Amino acid sequence: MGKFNRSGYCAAFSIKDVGRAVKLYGWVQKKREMGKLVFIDLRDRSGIIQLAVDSTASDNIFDVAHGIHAEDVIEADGVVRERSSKNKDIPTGDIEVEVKNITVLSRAQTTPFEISKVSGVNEETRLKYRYLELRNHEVKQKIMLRHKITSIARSYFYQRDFIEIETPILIKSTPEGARDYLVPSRLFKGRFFALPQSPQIYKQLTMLAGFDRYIQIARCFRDEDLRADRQPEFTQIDLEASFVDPDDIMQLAEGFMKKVYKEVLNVDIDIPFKRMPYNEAVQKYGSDKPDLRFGLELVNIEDAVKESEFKVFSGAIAGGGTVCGINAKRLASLLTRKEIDNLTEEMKGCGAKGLAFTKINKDGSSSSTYEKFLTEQEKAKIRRMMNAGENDVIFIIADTNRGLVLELLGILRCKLAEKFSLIDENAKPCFVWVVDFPLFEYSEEEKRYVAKHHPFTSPRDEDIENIENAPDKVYAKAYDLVLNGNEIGGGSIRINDPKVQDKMFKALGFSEEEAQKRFGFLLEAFKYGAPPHGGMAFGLDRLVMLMLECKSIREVIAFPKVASSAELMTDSPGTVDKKQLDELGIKTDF
RNA sequence: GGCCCGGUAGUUCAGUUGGUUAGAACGCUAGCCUGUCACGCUAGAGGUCGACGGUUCGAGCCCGUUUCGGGUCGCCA
Repeated sequence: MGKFNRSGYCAAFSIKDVGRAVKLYGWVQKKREMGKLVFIDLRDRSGIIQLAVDSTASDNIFDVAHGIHAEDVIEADGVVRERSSKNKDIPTGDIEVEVKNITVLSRAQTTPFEISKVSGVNEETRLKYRYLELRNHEVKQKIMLRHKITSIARSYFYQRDFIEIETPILIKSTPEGARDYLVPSRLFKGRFFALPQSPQIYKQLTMLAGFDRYIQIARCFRDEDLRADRQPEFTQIDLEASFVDPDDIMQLAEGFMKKVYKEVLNVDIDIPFKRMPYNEAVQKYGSDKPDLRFGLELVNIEDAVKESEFKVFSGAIAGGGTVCGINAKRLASLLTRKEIDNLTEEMKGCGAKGLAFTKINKDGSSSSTYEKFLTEQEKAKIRRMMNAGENDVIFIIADTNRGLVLELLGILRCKLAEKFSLIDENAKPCFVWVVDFPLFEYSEEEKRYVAKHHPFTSPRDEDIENIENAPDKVYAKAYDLVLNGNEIGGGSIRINDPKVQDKMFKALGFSEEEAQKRFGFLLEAFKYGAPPHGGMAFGLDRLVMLMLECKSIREVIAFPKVASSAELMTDSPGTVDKKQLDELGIKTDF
């Protein structure tokens, strides 16, 4: 042992240690002086232990104790003893350390906020002094639990023959998907590296290189605006394996989630997880990441209204769209007119042209924004299709944009669930695999098909022939893992046949030269013997956030960025010297 | 880039219709106190009311601009 010779962490001691001489180190959380008796709460990453300086200590020690301030770093020697009056609120509350000697190792200025009371402090101030906020026990536990999760990930996958390989941080920009962070290059003026949005291509190349199973706790970067659950710099638990099909990957992921939930939260989750085709998720829940903890399923009522005189409904269908609704069961008495008006405004804010409703009161009377325009048969058919009865409210959205109708109702059902607490707080975490994704998605903006997942995702074998002539009928060997309505991971089997990859690039509208320029090295690599392979990636930040029930992803990141993507503690990004810019051949006009 | 919300001692907040010297609690400083753990008691220090401009005899308060932070839409293969 070195000179510090610490006996252990503060919270490591208990009634079993009474009589033991100990040497402790930590920060002063609180000092309470009562004349010739001084109490000090000593804190380290494990928690708190009380030090007591009393008549058994020398005058000199009293002077030192008297001069101690909150957040000073001290060394304390003493003997563990049972407390005469115990504190049930802390784990070490039935013991204390009778101090024999005490030394201040580092003085602390008054901190900008009290470490034990960070929860009430403005986030801007906390982030500027994030290292102080992290001294708080509860704040620190989130980071320590995050470590536990990555640690379980490593041991779980290492045990299953995955090996950790670091892939480059400075890579080639592939302008597909999110905006890249660019890094100028001193030796190649006018050329740029990009930071990876994910290690996708490299991890596939580890499979071509024959490593068979790869894992990386990988940092990824996307230069897009932040959200409460999204940072521009984030971490994935990134996996890839050879000679696997989707079932193999899903089973591995299920085993991992089961182990993490057991070891971190002591929650037993049931595996295998439910699987739901993408089309079912979108049609029933209006989302490709459905929250299945509550009902409020979407109902297609085209049959009831397609012939209707009411053009808002029939016109939407004639225009290529749809009419769907959801039944807010037994919520009529809670859904006041004002509440419904608010919801209507919120839905309009999301892009809805309107929100039609029928409110059926407990006495059977009803009010409606649309029934007066319909025939008796149409009204009755809608009510029957929606299984609507007393105390129910039917919400209907119609639009010539079919996808928009489903998406809006998906948002509405989540809003209703939240507003009226339809989710059982004690329910087990609800996992679902969303499978059979379409391989392509039509981009109105670019007037072409784009890859829904990424351009290396394998189509289902039976769909390969449709890639060129009917891209909208091609489904992918892709799977997303959804937890309580949040996407926490996703992956796919990759294309390992260069001919299929060629077709894919053609369908995406890449010319031969373009494909060569962007991915030539990969296409060539596939020509030298490519094993069938696939994998997935978990969003670590979001997983930790959901497991710890945090409101913001910032809570589970040690040094997070704020909404402007700045970092308040170091005040980055910062300016640089003209000399640095000159070396990079960069001219600026700001 | 759009929309919504916020900024008053170190911290969390109050501040009436625009009107005297901008208050409270916690923290901080000094002193007293042998069983505290939200210790208690006494005294004290501490403010560019985010910034700039305007209206007014007079602005923390009204108006405009701006900045910083939060949420959200766009964006996020």
